[in-house]
Amino acid sequence: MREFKRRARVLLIDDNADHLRGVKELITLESSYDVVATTTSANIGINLAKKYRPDIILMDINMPEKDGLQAIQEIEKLDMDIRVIALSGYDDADLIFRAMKIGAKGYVLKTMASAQLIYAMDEVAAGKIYLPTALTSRFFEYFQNSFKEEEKTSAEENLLTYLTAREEEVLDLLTQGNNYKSIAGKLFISETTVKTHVNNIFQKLQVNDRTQAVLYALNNGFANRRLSKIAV
Amino acid sequence: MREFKRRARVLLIDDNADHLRGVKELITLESSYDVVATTTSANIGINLAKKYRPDIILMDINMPEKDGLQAIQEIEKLDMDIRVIALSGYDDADLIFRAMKIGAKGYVLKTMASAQLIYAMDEVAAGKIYLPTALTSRFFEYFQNSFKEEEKTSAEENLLTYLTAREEEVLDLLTQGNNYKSIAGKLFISETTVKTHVNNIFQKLQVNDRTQAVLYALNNGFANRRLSKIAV
DNA sequence: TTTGTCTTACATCTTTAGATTGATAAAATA
DNA sequence: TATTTTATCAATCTAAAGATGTAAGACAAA
Repeated sequence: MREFKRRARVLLIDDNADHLRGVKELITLESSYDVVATTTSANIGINLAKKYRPDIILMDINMPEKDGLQAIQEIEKLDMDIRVIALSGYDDADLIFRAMKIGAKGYVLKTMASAQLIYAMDEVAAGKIYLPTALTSRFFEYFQNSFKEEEKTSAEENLLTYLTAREEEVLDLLTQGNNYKSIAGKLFISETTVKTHVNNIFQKLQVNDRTQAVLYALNNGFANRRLSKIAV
Repeated sequence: MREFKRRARVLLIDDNADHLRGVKELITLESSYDVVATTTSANIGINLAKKYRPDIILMDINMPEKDGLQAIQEIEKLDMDIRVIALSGYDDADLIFRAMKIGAKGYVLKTMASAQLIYAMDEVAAGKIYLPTALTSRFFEYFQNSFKEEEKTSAEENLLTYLTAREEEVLDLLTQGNNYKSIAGKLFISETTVKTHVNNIFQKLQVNDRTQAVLYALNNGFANRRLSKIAV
């Protein structure tokens, strides 16, 4: 958590000029933040971010021209410790999820009380991530749901359960891209034995070749599952 | 959001008998919930859940005997609309993340004020998901970090960018488990042409065979990315 | 003890996969 | 226009993968 020795600097990006003015006034009059720049264009906003290096950006994510989410992503890629708070007119779970996924430090509805916006900025300036309670609940419903669907498909009937311990070892090595010789070497068994195991695996998983076996394994919760991959 | 026409029923599971008594007293005296049963064993707790069908379970997740998280998972699998709130002594980001992932409707620290526990129960009883603000912030740091690491690896240098449009088509079919003949049929080109493309793909991705190519593709953000896969 | 499963192993055979070289026409780019 | 890239196809060859049948020792369960 860093301390701001100076007044924190804020950049406002909102294609609605009226709302932009309103927020600027609010911040100027009722907070201890400095608005260093404002713009109604996401593209210009990204350039302003590079130029002014603000501490916080308030980014409208419901803009027609350029997607606000995409703009957030580009700003995050700059890796300049600029903290973006998403401003949106919608408490849509998918929107909230995507915004938080790509690195937004907060998500505030435009309809919320101005005090809440200031509070969010305070929290974010202090290094925290802020989501209003109601939106947090929405987020988690969406979040948990994405895992529930997964369980269903894998619960139907997971052919992986029919594999023996040794077959699982072999499959694990298959999912790492090993060929017969390599697997034989790592398990200290002969290549023909590996072939036997692999053939048994094919039978049990009802596939025709190793690529299909690997795909089946990865899509049905077999070990080596990597983190995430939740499409934006 | 459902309404409770009767007083909501609560099951308490906590291996610490003292804490168990304390929470029971708190709920009995200072809330409008009925404690239908208590136990210090996760396994017994699961059976009690089936028997009493409580509306809410307060589950200690720091138990030695059986992992509380595992117990939550088993209860969720029952699919009986029993809402579990995780009780923990630690505000560990990983613990919070895992609890919420498997379906906990709330996560409350044992050190928190008793009013906060009652509030969490009220929210959860009302169909919402509740996480204290401080823990929400922790959760999101962890959540966003899991995506950041991903970007790094894929940002280093993604060999997939060197593929031509046609090669991407071929790779896409490879990641679906097709062999040469099948790909040739689907793209209306000869099998030898497919071989040429596949060989070029191997060169560009610096791999030796199709399985490795498929693994590279899946691990580096190539289309077909499925939802989730965040290991518990 | 018998039965069954698991792990190991080999032989044989067929089918894919993969490497290499070469070639042509279209399309994009310099 | 000249050059490079891309997409297409072929022939050839080697290596790897996959199918099938058989079998022995270990071990656990009936």
